Order: sequence, then C-alpha cells, then structure tokens
Amino acid sequence: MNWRVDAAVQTPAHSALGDVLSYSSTRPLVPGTLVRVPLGRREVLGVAWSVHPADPAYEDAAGPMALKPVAGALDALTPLGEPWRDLVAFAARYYQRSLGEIALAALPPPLRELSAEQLARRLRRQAPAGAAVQEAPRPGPPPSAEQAQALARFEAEPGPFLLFGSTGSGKTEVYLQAVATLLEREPGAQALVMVPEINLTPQLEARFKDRFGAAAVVSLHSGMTNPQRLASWLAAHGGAARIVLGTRMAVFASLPSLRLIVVDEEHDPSYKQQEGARYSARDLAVWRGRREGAKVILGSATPSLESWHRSRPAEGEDAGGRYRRLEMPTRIGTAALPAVRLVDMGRQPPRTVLSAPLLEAIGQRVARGEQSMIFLNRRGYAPVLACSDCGWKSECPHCSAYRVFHKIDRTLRCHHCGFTERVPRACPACGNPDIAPVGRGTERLEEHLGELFAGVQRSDGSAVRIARIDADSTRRQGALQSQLAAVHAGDVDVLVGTQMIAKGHDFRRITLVAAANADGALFSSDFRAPERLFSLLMQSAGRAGRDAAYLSAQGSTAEMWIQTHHPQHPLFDALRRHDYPAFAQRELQERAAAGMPPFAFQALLRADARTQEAAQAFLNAASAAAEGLAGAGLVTRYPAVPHAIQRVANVERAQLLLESSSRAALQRLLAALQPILHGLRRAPEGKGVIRWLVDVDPQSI
DNA sequence: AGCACGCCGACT
DNA sequence: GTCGGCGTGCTC
Repeated sequence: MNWRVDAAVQTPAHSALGDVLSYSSTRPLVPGTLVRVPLGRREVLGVAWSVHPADPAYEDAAGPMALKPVAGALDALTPLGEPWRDLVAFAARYYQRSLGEIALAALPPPLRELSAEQLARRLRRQAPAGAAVQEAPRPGPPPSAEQAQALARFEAEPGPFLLFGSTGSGKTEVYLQAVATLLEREPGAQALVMVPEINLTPQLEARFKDRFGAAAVVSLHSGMTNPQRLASWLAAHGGAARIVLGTRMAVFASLPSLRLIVVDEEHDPSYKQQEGARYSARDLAVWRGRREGAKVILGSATPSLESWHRSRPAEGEDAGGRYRRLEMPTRIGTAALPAVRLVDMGRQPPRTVLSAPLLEAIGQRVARGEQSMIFLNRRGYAPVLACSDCGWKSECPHCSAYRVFHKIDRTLRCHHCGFTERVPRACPACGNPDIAPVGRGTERLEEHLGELFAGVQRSDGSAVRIARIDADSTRRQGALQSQLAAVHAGDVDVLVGTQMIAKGHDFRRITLVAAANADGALFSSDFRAPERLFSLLMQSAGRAGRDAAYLSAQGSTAEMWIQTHHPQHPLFDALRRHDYPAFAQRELQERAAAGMPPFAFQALLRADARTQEAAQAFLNAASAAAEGLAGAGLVTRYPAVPHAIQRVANVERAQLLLESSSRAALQRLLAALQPILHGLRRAPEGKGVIRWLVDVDPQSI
C-alpha cells in the first residue's frame, strides 16, 4: 500500500504554490514527522502535515502525474504535536503567509541540514526527559501582599491575565513564583517566558537558573549560535527543559507539556516581527495559551492599549474585557517613584540643548558621586548636515531620508539603506566650505556634556566621566555587556544613550534620568506614537532610584527630567503623577472616537516598486478588485499612499490601509484578496512591482 | 526563495 | 569561440 504525504515546506511567500506539497510514501508517516523531500533540484526539510491512502488511480502512475517519493523521515525525533501544528496553521492563516514558511521558520536552522542518521546520533547524546535530577526550586523571598494577592488570583482564575505592576513592583518575582507553583504541582509541566529583547535574556536567565537550577532552563533567541539553538529546541521538544526563556521567536517552540506562558513587557513593539511573517508573539501567546490550556500572564507597567482595553473591568452595560487585570501599584523597597520635573524649553534661551536647571541637578549628583542618565533617541552626531549658503542638505541619493553625520569616523550614513560616504569638505552643490550639522544625536550630546563639565571635578578631584551607549557604541560583540558593567562599577558619572538603555537594566546608583528631547512623538502622524512615548518615559523613569537603601544613605531623591516645548500636554500631566490609567483612559477615548484600534482592526497592504505610481496603481487595482469580495462590505479600504519613508535603496514604497470593526470580516477579505494579488502581479497593473506584502495588525502606519 | 534556463557583451 | 550578466519561470 502507498500513501500520500502532504508536507509543509518552505514555499516562498509569493509563489502561488499551495500550502502543502504532496509526496508518495511506502509507509504511513505520523503527521508532525519531519521529512526530507525533493523540491525542484533541491532536497528540503518539510513537516508531514497530513497523510492519506494514495489514490489508486495514481498508484502506479508514471510520468508527470506521479508524485515524487519522500526522500527520508527524521523518525528519531518525536513528531511535532497537533497543538503545535494548530498554532503554526493559525499563524499562517491569520498573518497571510504559507504554512511552510511559518513551520520551517519555527524550527532551528540546523535541522534543515541534518540527515536522519545525524539527528538520531544527536538525540542519543541529548539527555532524555526526566534523566536530569529534578532539583527542588530554591525558595524565593516571601511575596509582598500585592504579589501574594496577584498569585492567589492567578491560581484561582483561568486568565489570560494582565499583570499591571509599576516598575520595581516585583513582576519578575510573580513570574518566578507562578512557575515554581506550577512545576511543583505538575511533574513534567513546562513554562514559556518571553522578553522583548535579547539584551534582557541574560539577566532573566540568571534569575531563573538560580531559582530552578541550570538544567531546567534553556534560552531561545536569535543571538544564539545554531548548535545552541538546536540544543535548546531539542530540550524543549523532548521535555527535558521545564522552562524556556526567549524572545518572540520562542512563541513557536515545541513544548509538549506547556502549562504557563509569561509575556514580560507585553506592550513592547519588539513582539511584532517586522519582516517576513509579521506576527505578534504576544497575540499568538494568548491564542496558544487558550488552545493548549496554558495560563497566560501579560506583564507591564504601561500595558498596550489593546491589553488594557481587553482587561477592563465590567461596568454597567459593558461586560468588561476577556483578560483579568492583576494590579501591583507599589514599588517595593522604595518610598516613592521618581519625581518628574518638566522643563519648558520655550522659556529657555534659544538653541538650549541642556537647560541650566537640569545641568545644575546633574552637577549636584556628580558632586555626590551619584550617576545620571540622559536619553536622546537619535544616534550619530547630527541628523542632518546642511549648507548655509545654498540650502543643500545631506540627503541620501537612494532614499527619501537624510544621511546622518557621524563625527567619530567623519561619515555621512544613511540609516535606512546603509549608504556611507566620507563627509565632504565643502558643500557638494555650491562649494561653500561652511557646511554645518543641524540638530543633535547622542554623539554630539556626549561631546557637549564633555565641554560643559570640563571644568567640573568629582569629589575626589578627578574629571567627570561621560559615556555613551547606543547601537554604534555596542556594535562589537560583548561591547554592551562591558559598557553596562562599567556603569554598574561606578566608572561613569553621566551616561548618554538611546532607548537601548531604558529597558530593564537595573542600575543601582542612577538617581537622575533625563529625556533631552521628548517632543518628537507628541504630534506624530502615527497614532501609536504617544503610547510609545509614554511607556518609554515611564520605563526610563523606572531606571532612577531603584535602590531605596542607596537613596536614603545618600540623602538623595530620584528624579526624572523632561525637556519639552509643550509642558502643558496632558501626556506629561499623567506622567508626572505616574498615572498610566489616566493616560490610557484619555487615549482610549480618542481611539474610540476616531474608530481606531483597539476599537477597530487594521491591515496594511504594501507594495514596493520601481516607481511610486506603479506601487500605488497595484494597490489601488487590488482595492478595486476587492469590491464585492467576502467581507468587503464591512471593511473600509483607504486609497494607496506613499509609505512614511517613501523610497529606500531606490525602491518606491506605497501602502493601503484596510480597517474594520470586525476582525472576522477583515480576515475574510484578506484571504479572498490573496489570489487577486497573485493574479495582479502578472497583469499590466503589476508591471514594475518588485514585491507586495500584507501586514496584519500593523504596529505603525 | 533557490535554482535553473536563456539569450546578449568582453575576455583567455 | 566561452564565461557570465541578471530577466523569466518553475518547484508536489
């Protein structure tokens, strides 16, 4: 008897190939088995998705109708379970990608090359599940009243939960104890803990390993080497790893006994993948939790407005949200959150970079041996170089953006396409030698601070030490770790950096945090900009004064300084009171009035083409063709517009927004649109179109 | 996406 | 005469 194996392989997103390709097999493979199959002239890894008795009509068929046989099965590995396949299938459907693309991206890369024999050998070396001696978790500190209450509700209710806890309220301890309770109660149960960025995994990993033992914990993120990823993945899939820590990719880890998912800093935009399959790991975590009967905790001090809205308590007619809100408002071991000080830059002398009162406050801290931190979300020396005579500006020849001046190596660099040139000596347009930087980035701020503090001495008579941490200063492997260590060791008095330093790092001696220019996001065309600004500022404020004992010993107070031209803006008013609920309520009212998420669902259709006209024509043709399709009546289709950065690397980009109050209708329309987009590609409207893509629940538009 | 085939320009 | 440019097309 012969069998037909329908396998998911990494079919390209734009090929019109079906989700699965059919192969023949002489034995009935179990769905979820990894297989090697011929594809064109190559042999690729696939996942057996479904297996059927072969159609007798084709059983002996030779020639073009004959299916190619499966080249081999990686039998040594337990087949991927149905819950995992359901997750992959859901993600593929929801985010409009092929099954194989999601499935293969979720597997560790080395699996693609390993033969059945190599894998079998590999697995024999790997410790089988339960072989490692199960260490009892070390007891944690006694929970605070708030933590105890959150944990009690977590145990008693089904979730999903939104753990709304201010910075320093001990959210991580809640995760640790929830995991501890689970592992003790259910032998073999597994927990998945996600963080937004690779930078944050080492600290968390240390805490979990300290509590649960090194053997129980594995990490999964893109910073790992391929062999490491394979080892972690196998440990998770085999059940030897009780706890998997990772970034967004970890949401697809194979965890046969998954019972708990934690999404820390759930509001963080990094949970949304920005290329390839544009999935939200946070949203998939919630879906996966429901599918697999695992409890889900989303944690944040400044939740996404989506999660905040979904966790609203019942009120009057409104039955409330589906999520349960657990609140932990108190910062542990600290008298108060940092005092927020707003500096009205309109009242400062023109062209002031750092206002006098802020400098004064930093100076005082330097004198006391405390540390300060200044944020500026712009790396490089200056965002633009300009000629005062003819108006020339350092535009990128390939993109609709300015090239940034990097003084350190005297280059003009495009942050979008990477195009780099040495800084010209004179204006390339008119020859005027007087070309000057406009605006400032972290490099220039660092230099400026150096000048301002040149005459100032620390209490021991030495010079003030200023350091900068951003993507440029940390390019080298391990550079970030060593720079952070220098801050921890007290070798830095004033730290300048981008938002890279706002997240997670627990600096004991920082008592002042400042945002040099907070205004950019206040009047942005992106409706999510205020939300991101608020969370960034709250998170930054959380860096100051995390050690109450240190503060009181110093006789100091923690402060967050914000320089703005709009001190009256309600966002700052809420920030000053550390009042996220007030901020969220106001934002949600605006979103509701404007019919924006979370009160509507969105998808972007994007096209890249040789010309802007071609990109827009393609999108508008697709939109016109959508008329009358399933779901179209409930979906608003906006006209195609240029992308915020219209041209990158000589490719013109356009996008078209689809919006609906019905997620189902939007999904139906997107599904129906798929074949139309494939067809249009070949039609005259598709001429000049390089690629197109669908972004469901886009994070910025 | 790979990886072919295919039809035109400057090299051993 | 061929090595190779990347345009077009196919993969169960």
